[in-house]
Amino acid sequence: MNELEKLRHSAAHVMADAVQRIWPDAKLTIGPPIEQGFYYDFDSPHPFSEEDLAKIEELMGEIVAADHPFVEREITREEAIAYFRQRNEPYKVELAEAIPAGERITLHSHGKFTDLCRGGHVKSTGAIRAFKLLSVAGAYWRGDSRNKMLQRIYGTAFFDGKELRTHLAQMEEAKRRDHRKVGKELGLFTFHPWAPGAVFWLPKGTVLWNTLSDTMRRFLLGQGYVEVKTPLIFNLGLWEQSGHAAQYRENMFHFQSEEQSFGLKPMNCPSHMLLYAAELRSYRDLPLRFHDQGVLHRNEASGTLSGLTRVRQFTQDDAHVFLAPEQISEELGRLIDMVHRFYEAFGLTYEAKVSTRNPEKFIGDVAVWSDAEQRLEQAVKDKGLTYRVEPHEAAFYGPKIDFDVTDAIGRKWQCATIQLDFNLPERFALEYVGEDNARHRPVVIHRAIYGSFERFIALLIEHYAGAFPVWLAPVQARVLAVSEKHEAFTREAAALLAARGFRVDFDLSNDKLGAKIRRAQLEKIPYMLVIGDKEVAARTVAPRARDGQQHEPMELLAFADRLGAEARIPLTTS
RNA sequence: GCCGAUGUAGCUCAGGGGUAGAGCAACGGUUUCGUAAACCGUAGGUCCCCGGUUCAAAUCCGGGCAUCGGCUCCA
Repeated sequence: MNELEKLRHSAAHVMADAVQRIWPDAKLTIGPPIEQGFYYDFDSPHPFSEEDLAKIEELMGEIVAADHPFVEREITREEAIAYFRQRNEPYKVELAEAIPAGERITLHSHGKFTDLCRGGHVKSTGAIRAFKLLSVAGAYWRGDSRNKMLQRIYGTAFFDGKELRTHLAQMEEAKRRDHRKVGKELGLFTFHPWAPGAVFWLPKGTVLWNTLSDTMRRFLLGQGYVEVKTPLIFNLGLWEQSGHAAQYRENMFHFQSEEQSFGLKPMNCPSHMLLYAAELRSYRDLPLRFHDQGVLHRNEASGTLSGLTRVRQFTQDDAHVFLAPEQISEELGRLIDMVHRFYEAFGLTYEAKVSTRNPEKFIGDVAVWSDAEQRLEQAVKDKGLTYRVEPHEAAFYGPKIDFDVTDAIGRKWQCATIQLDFNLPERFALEYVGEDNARHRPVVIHRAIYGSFERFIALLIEHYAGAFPVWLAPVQARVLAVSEKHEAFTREAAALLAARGFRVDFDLSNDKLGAKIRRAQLEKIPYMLVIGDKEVAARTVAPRARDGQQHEPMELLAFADRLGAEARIPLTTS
């Protein structure tokens, strides 16, 4: 535990102390430090409300002011069990019982409060000067949904008030950029109660979607991919064959028709297996790369839906690469490069995670797995990526690399994924004819760069705070008429730019220029082109950039060139 | 799905057992205006839905749906 974690863990103890002083029948469970702060879970008949937080904070302040030292005491397991049994803390008893024999057991106290705890505290409560309680939430005991629901209180703590204020300001900034808020303000998308978890893309959001879609499509042209389209609805037999039925059935939408059971596809892979198997394949065809922007449905639990990041209907920029085992390393290198070039284009930084075999849950041959894991790790190493290995986190069918993207305010999002699959080629008995004229089994790589369009757009909205670069902006420029007199040239200018392929509109409303500027600013349109008497006379426009920068009036065509340069997709195709 | 909160005009939000409110947006008019909000007026509501209590429910109670903060899960 580092010093900050010790501070936060100590804050959790102080919070538990305060809670129990106010509600003595709140039972203690656990209270660890987390990345952004700390929490403590209680089993309490009193439901904690947001209003209670202030009360708890106040009492915490008194405990901090009293500057109680944290004191450690080592005891035996039996003593610990007896101690917490006598104090009527059943969860602590359960925790003590679970500690393996021979392991050191300690109690940590400050003032009159004592908790079973392996330690990691500051010297005394006085060190916890900068803290704040943030929210209450439900959480299952031991993180298992079959267990009792506890009440969790989240808080955060820092060594000084300045750091705390910075952190809280960052949370405010995150709220300001929230894609749900910005998406509404900018008219990008909406939802309706009659289609929970399914997005309605408004015209401006559709521009974003299509721009990303076209960008991917154009990029892949140079990368040896072919695009395919596959059905949305399949007989459930397909999912039996793919093996998804066993674990995925609950997450699928299904229905009956003429005594057959059908399901909406939750992923594209099985249909791509069918496509592969539709023809006899030669080693000369490999790697064979199918990409598919197909619509997927997953029946996610109602309580998990959230904005664009967790939906029931979404589209992946999905692809499956069929290849010979000896082609894996090279293909991995190409894929990692592709991820890098995309994320670079958006100014996103990222970190790779290599997930390896879970010995409890895998199919296939251990030697094949180990070889594949080594290739994955070698591939990220060769590309000089920062990465970490996540042991046992692989899917049952193969190891994978996931990419965590960090956005403009430091939050992490999981988007791209590259997954090896030894299972589906078996289940669909895929083959290719080798150079030796014998039949061989290909390997499959699943990969997505954006992840899903929905989630990636959410990420971009928050990353850019709605101020999209020109190439993505739903409206790239707006022509503003100073007054009614300038209507004709305003229309002409907008039409000329539109004819050159730019997304342009105009504002002829009965408002003063200042109001038009304000409106365009709030819509975060990259360029405002002002047209008044001078511009009409000289047949020029006076561009004002979104950042407030004022450019000299210029010929329309000169502006078109400028906009054209900025509108180019910042992605090197090769 | 589970715990907690929320749901009032297109949006942001006040109000609250006795005729439903504001600002912005919309619409009409006046104004013709030079870099972040001109002025006047008009219209707009199943107060999420269903049921109950009550002389009377947007308000209180129950159920449902959706959204939000989390948990579990995940692109």
